[in-house]
Amino acid sequence: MKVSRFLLSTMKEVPADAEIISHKLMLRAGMIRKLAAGLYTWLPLGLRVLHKVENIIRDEMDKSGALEVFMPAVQPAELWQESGRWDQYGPELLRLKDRHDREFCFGPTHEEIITDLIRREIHSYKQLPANFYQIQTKFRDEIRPRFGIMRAREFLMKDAYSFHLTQGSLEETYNQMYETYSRIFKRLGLNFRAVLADTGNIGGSRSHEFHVLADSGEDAIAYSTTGDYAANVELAPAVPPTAPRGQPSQSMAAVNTPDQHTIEEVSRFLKVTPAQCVKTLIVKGNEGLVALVIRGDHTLNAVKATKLPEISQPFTFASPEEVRRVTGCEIGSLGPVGLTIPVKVDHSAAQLTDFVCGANKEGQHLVGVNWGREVPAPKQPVDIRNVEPGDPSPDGKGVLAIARGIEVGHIFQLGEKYSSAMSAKVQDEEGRMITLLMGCYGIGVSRIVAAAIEQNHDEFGIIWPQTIAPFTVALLPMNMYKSQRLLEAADKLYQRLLEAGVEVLWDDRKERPGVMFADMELIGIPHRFVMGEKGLDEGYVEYKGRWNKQAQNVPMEKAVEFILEKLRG
RNA sequence: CGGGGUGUAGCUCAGUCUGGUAGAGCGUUGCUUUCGGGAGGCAAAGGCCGGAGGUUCAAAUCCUCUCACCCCGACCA
Repeated sequence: MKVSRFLLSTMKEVPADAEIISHKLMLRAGMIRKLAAGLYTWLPLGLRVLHKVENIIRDEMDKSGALEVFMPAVQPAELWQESGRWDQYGPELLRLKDRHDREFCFGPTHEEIITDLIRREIHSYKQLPANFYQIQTKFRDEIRPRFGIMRAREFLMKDAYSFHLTQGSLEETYNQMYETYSRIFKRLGLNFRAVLADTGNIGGSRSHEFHVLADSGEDAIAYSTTGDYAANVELAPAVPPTAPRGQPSQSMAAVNTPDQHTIEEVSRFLKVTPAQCVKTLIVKGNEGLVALVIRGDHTLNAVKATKLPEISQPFTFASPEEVRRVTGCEIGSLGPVGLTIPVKVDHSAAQLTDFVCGANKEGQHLVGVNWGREVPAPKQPVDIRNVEPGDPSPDGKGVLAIARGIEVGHIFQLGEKYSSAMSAKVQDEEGRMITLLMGCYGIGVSRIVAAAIEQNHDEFGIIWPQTIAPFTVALLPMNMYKSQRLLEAADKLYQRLLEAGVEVLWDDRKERPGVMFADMELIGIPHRFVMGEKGLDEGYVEYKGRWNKQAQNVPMEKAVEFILEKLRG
C-alpha cells in the first residue's frame, strides 16, 4: 500500500475527550472516529487491525471444531420473552419496534437465537456435542460508555454456544474453549490471565474470564502470589478467620464524635485503627431494609451481598430518608447496636472484640462494643467483603495480590438455563427427550484492539504485536522526489516485498523525513526500512524495529529475506 | 438516573464576567527554502459562535428553553 493512496488521518493534537492511552492513540493514529456516544467508525487503518484480530480468532475457533454461523443483529422480542430476559434485562437492552408495531431488540448477546436455531435443527444425540460461533456487532446501551472502543455501546464480539447431552461433555468443550482462548490471546501477543468469574446476567454456573493485564483495566483481579488461584475480586471468597473471637476486655461507652462520619475520620479522632471499627451499611432487602456490617478497613462486595437471600436485586443502598426512618439518625453515625432490622455481619467484623461503631445518634460513636453482649452475636456470619492484598488465598496456597485487568474473554457453563426455558431437547439412545446442556464463550473483538494498545505503546505511539499490526513494514525513502534513482530503488524494493507477501506501507508522500518517522511510529508499524541516496550508493537500506533503539544497515539485496527472517523469528 | 462541566475554523483553544463588524496555534491548499526527526518564509481557503425563542439600536457575549458531548457518582455510614 502506498500512503498516497491510503487514508492516513493522523493527528498531532489529542481530541479533548480521550482519557486513556489506547483511546488517545486510536484517535491520533486515525484508526477510529466517533459518531456519537459509544459509536465509532473504523477507518481503514483500524479496520486492518480489527480484521487481523478477527482472523486469528476465527482460525483458532475453526481449529477447535466450532462451526461459524451468522445470526441477525435484530431479534424478535418473543424469544426474549420466552427466556424471561425481556423483562430482566433492563435499559441496557435497546428495544425497537418495526412498522407493524412488533417488538424487537438489537442483540446484546445471542443465547435465545442460537437456542431457537438448535431446537429446530438438532434432534438427536448423534449430532452432539456441537459448538457454533459467530463474529457479530452487538449493542448494549451502557449507562456510561467511555474509553473509546474499550467500553462502547456498539462493539464487535465473537460469541460461541455449545450444546451437550451430558455434563461431562459440556466440561470437555468448556476446557477445550479454555485452551483455545489461551492460544488465541497468546497469538494476539497479549499478556493475559484466566480468572474465576461471576456469571452476571448471562446466568449459569462455572465461569472463567480472560483478562489482559493493564493498569487502566476496569476490573480488579485477585491472584495467589505462590499458587495458581486467580479470580475476579467480585467473586474471590474471603477466607474466614479461624481463631475464635477473643474475650471482651472493655465496657461499652458512648463518646462524642462531632462531625466525624467516615471510618477514617472516626478512627483518627478516637486514635484507633480502622480495623478496630465496623461500618454499617443499610441496603434494600426483600422485606424492608437490611443492615450489612463489615470491618472498617474493608470494602463491601455488592456482587456477594446480592447473593444473600435477604437482599433485593438489583443491589440498592437505602436512601438517607429510609435510613433516618429506621434508625432515627443520619448516615455517618450508624452502628449495629439496637437496630431493629435484620443485621448481616461479615466474618471479619464478627471476629472483633471491643470494637468501635456508630451510636445511631448524630455525633456519637460507641467504643468497647462486643458481640453477644451489646449486640446479638451473629448466628451465621457471611462473606460480603472484597478480598484485600495479603488475605490468604482461598486455595490455601500463599496470599492474594490484586492486579487490574481488561476483560477480553468470558466462558460460561450455562447448563439448562436457556434450553429448559425454551425447551431445546434431543432424543438419547433410548429415545428419551433430554434437555440440552449449554456452554457459551465470548470474546470482545473490538475491545482487544484497545487492550493491545494499552499493553504495547511508548511515548511515540503504538507498538503493534507482529500478528495484529496493520502493516508489517514501513518503507520510507528520504527525499525521494529529488532523486529519480531513489524513487526507482524504493519502487523496486516495494515490489519485491509485495511479491514476498509482506504487507508493506510505502510512504510515497512528498513529506519531510520527520513527518514520516513520526507518523509510522504513531501508527505502530513493527518494522521500518529507511532508504537514502547514501545507502543506495553503498548498497544498503537502514532497518529499525519499532521497539529497537538503534538502527542497522542491511544489504539491499538481502532486505526481503531479512524481513522474512524477522517474521519467522 | 443524580451532580458538575463544555459546545466558537478540520483539531486544540482564546474571546463571554464588562454587548459594539470573528481570533490564535496546529492542520489544509499554492509557492518557496540550505529538506534524516512533526523546520522556516510568503500567500490563501475555511466559522449562522450547537439549535430555538427573547431582551436590546446592537448578542458568541445577557435571559429562557432545548439538543449534543464530556467528567464524577452508591465501598460515606
